[in-house]
Amino acid sequence: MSMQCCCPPKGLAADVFTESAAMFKAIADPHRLTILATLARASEEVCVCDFTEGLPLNQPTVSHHLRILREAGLVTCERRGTWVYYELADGAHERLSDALASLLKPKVKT
Amino acid sequence: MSMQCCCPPKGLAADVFTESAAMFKAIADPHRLTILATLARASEEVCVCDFTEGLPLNQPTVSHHLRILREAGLVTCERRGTWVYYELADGAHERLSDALASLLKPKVKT
DNA sequence: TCGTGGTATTGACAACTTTCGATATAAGAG
DNA sequence: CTCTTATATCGAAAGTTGTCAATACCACGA
Repeated sequence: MSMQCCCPPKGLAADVFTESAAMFKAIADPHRLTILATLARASEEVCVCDFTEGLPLNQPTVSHHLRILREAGLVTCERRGTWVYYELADGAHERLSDALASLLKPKVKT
Repeated sequence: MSMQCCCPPKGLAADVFTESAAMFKAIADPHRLTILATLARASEEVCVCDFTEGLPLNQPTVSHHLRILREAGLVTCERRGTWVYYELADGAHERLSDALASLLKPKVKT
């Protein structure tokens, strides 16, 4: 007699998560993680040329990755003369871990 | 006279981050985030048919997303009769936020 | 054993990503 | 203004990903 499906369906619209997904997508690449880690460890802002030297990528590609991080709001940049310096955006870590928490934490254990 | 480049190069091999990047890649999709959030909010394990009903995807696609989460070690599954039940892997949240922290935290503020 | 229904895998295709060379823009030096 | 150097953008090639239809697999019930 056709047992009904196991449990009642939950709602949970996917587009609630589009924003978080975009942010995670921005960090879902080894080179971009390297860039972020470098920025996090740096005591000063880091100039683009350091990345083009430090990464096995050439300059347009580095620029592309920096743009993705910029558009995700995870880094900021400032032009100083000919050079452009990048640093970790304020609250970058917080925004990421908040996104994680709001996804995974709500399992309230009373 | 050709000023040297702005600052000394840092090391920081990219493949240190390949593993973290893979994990973040697994969560870098709205539908997979929806799955994770559902699991996190569920008091019990959730059966696949719930996802196929709840998501605007059809069954093979859901299965594909579940596989990616499984292979990233973020969910586990158990077959019970005809149904397969998924739940959040132990320490899923911890592994993700640890990866975040080891990336972004080392900026020690003395 | 056969049929049925839930889940996984396969194969194909469109869309998106990563990467690079070529080129454009921006800014200081002369 | 012109040259040079640092960074960004463009356009194309190669690889990866999300999706689905078709099909295979698995477990139960008759």
